[in-house]
Amino acid sequence: MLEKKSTRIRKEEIIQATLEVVGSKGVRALTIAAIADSAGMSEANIYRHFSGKDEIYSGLAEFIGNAVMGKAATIAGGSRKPLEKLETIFFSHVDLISEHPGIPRFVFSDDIHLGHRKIADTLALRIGNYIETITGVIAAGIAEGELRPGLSPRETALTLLGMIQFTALRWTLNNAAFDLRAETEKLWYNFLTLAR
Amino acid sequence: MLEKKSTRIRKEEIIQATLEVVGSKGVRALTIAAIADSAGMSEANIYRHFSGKDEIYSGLAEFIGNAVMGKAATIAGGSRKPLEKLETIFFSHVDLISEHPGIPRFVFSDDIHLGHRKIADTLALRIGNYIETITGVIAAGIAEGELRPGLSPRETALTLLGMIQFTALRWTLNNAAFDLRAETEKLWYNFLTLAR
DNA sequence: TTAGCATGTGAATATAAGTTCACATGAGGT
DNA sequence: ACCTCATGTGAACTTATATTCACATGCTAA
Repeated sequence: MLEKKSTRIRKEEIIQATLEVVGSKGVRALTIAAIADSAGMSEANIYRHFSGKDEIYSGLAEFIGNAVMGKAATIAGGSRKPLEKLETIFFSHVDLISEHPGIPRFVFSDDIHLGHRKIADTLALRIGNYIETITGVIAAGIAEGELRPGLSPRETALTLLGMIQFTALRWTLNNAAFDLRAETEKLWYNFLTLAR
Repeated sequence: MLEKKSTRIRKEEIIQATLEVVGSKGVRALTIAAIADSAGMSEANIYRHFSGKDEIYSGLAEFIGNAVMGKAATIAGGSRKPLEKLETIFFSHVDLISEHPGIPRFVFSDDIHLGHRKIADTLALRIGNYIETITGVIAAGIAEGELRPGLSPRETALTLLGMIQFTALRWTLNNAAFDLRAETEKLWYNFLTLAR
């Protein structure tokens, strides 16, 4: 039998296992059996620590919210110049989803959007904060003359995030056949041409 | 009993019903029962016209490919100025997914990407052509001086599509709480500020 | 007209997935 | 040492879903 550990530990393990399953097999394949397999424990033990699938989803949503927002807020609050902050946030985001492909897949899964509204609302709130954070950095960049005047900070933030998001989607659609990092770097440099 | 119609007609009806189900309930809820219900026929009759779910998916992928590419190719082949073409393609795309939210949801579903590779490959090819078409229009725009020199046509095309895609995703995530058309218009005007 | 065949359907079947249950095990407090 | 309770698990249960089947129906061509 598996070594015994506290619920606190097991919950973290299960959330991580869930993220791994989404990353490798997608939300559709996110079954209790798959999670249990990835976490190396029995299905019944999952239920010892979570009341059901919904609670696991909530836990994952919270984890993702913290992971995405935590980093961005720290960078935005730093003392570097806006454009430098923007670049750091951009590539942090790319690296995060490159390391955890399950993150965008979960956040933008229509199963979540249409089948778990409460969780979707939680995520929408976090994404909204994230967009605002980036919007603030861009506004500062415009104010300091690093980005061209006349730009709409919010729309420019959405454009940047769309670049990442769309590339991640194409990456999965194309069966990971191109280099995610290289592709986003090209987009970033083109963005610099566009925005300053 | 339902009025009898030829397989050719029924196939179209079933594909349309499938697209409606994806649009209203997502890929996760795309069951034979849901399709049959939406098409107003029995489940067994679905199997009279399609060998199974995979064949329905293939049919939908083909329909989507034609819908998206057909329009864009026509516009790109026209005689207007590049920037005008670009704007028309952009808003045609927005209108298309606004009218058929199932299109992006199906194309970017990880169930398709990870569970139906053959269909994903078909879609990837179409999307690739679509990107190339837009890239060509942007390149022409640069050559004719409507868009600023130094822009990378391909990356700019990806940026534009990312704007639409990301907005569509946020739209679903936010439970359709904002106006898709208005939001994309703001993005388009900001793009004009960025790109010329 | 009518035989044949394409089309339509309720019911049955098989499999998968979420959840519960009865029982096992062992770490930590007394 | 041992009692208790949190933790762990195989098996059973329930529901959902894809698919098949036996049978019904009515268009169409000769």
